[in-house]
Amino acid sequence: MPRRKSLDHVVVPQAVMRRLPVYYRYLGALLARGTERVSSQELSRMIGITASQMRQDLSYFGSFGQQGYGYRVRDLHRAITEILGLHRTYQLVLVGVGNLGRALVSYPSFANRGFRFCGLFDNDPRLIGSEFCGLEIRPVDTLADFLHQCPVDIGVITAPPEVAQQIADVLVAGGVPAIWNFAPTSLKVPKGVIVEHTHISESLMVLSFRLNNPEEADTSVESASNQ
Amino acid sequence: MPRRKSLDHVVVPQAVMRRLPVYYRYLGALLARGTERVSSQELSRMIGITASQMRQDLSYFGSFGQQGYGYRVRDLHRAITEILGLHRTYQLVLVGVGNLGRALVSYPSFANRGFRFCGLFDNDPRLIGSEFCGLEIRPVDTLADFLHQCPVDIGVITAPPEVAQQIADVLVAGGVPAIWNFAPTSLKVPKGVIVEHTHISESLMVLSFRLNNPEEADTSVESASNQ
DNA sequence: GGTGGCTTGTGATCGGTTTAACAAGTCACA
DNA sequence: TGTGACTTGTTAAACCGATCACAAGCCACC
Repeated sequence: MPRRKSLDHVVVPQAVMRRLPVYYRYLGALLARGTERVSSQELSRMIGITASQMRQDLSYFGSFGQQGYGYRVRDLHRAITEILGLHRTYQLVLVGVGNLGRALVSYPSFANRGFRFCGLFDNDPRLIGSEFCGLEIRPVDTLADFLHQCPVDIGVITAPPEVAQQIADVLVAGGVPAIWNFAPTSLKVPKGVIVEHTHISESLMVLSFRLNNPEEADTSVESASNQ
Repeated sequence: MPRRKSLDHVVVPQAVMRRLPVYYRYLGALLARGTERVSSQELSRMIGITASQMRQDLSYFGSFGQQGYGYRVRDLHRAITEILGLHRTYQLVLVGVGNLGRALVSYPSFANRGFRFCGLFDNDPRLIGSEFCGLEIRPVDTLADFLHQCPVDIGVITAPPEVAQQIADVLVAGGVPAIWNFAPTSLKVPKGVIVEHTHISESLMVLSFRLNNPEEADTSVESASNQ
């Protein structure tokens, strides 16, 4: 009988949080394959971590398995879906409709999982007024107004670093509680506003470092985070 | 007198490695601003870590500062450039010329830092034969041949997850020592081949989790990693 | 040249994350 | 129904990374 903990006043370690999407991904694959049950040993071996770690991670959120049986794939998948907040929908705006911005807007699995883009912004006159994926591209200086009329959950910044802070300020002033930042720069935001950086170029630099510093340790590295 | 350690048989912790690009970025900004010297206190405060951590991180690679003075921005920048391997050039191939692939190929700061795309591959007949950024888009089934004629340092996978493993196999067989993977799937590669995952969608899921689980802890989180 | 203030590099300590171990509970099958 | 093999959730131990604290050394100014 899967039982979810309350989570209030329980601090989830960063390291655990970063692994949740990995569990979600592998469980999704098992689900698609029609697998009904899985043990912590099987799943953790697929992922490449220890069974102990997986069980301990899950224990932050509740009890989802049965001794001697393991986990029902469907139940655990659903549980993690809810833990991650993927059972609800989110309104997104994106600022900076370059190649990266277009990649994100047109990425099908975002829409499938409830991430709905409701506004695209740019300051390139050649783009403004045109459509992409059924959305009009609007001038950046109308962003503040837009936010007043349409509440937004997540602001995505795929603009050049020089203007990233400025955009973040407008998003914050407009009441956007979370920012997904792809600009290679840090953002200063008031306490309480959530910022998730995805610095693609840093990932390439790590690759370059690893190419030049042969480790004897294992080679595969998943993306995770902390500051 | 900046002094670089040998690095052989010194294991650099993942966490340290992930911070190197951050140091590099901030030092670059200082350099561009014309700042000559910086103390660990100043720099770490900008970044949002402790001065102790920064000094300890640097100590894995050598001694780059001077007591009572701090660090010469230019020297430290150059040192980290070399540690990261950004002083040399790399040949890249990219497989999957969608929006994300185009974003990477056209990103100017990659070319500026020595990352040279020398081959683009796709299996969409509408793309094959056309040009992007001065490079012909070739059919994926010519990738193996291409790798025999042109040695490649990094293979970039921006293709759908269903074909990612297949592409990785061809890259590995072709002697490519490192793979930069954007497909939302894990890759099985022989020991010794370097794989750096950049799972964009996982980053969004973490954001969604954080939106639904208000932490009292600090809010800004940089991208880093481990597996 | 001497003195004071400042800053580095590093050993010691602290805290958090990962691994190990086990009691309790479930299923399958005789 | 009883037994054995299996698996969870959790407590304890080991490990690793972050912070602290300080001796050693440098610069600037008197």
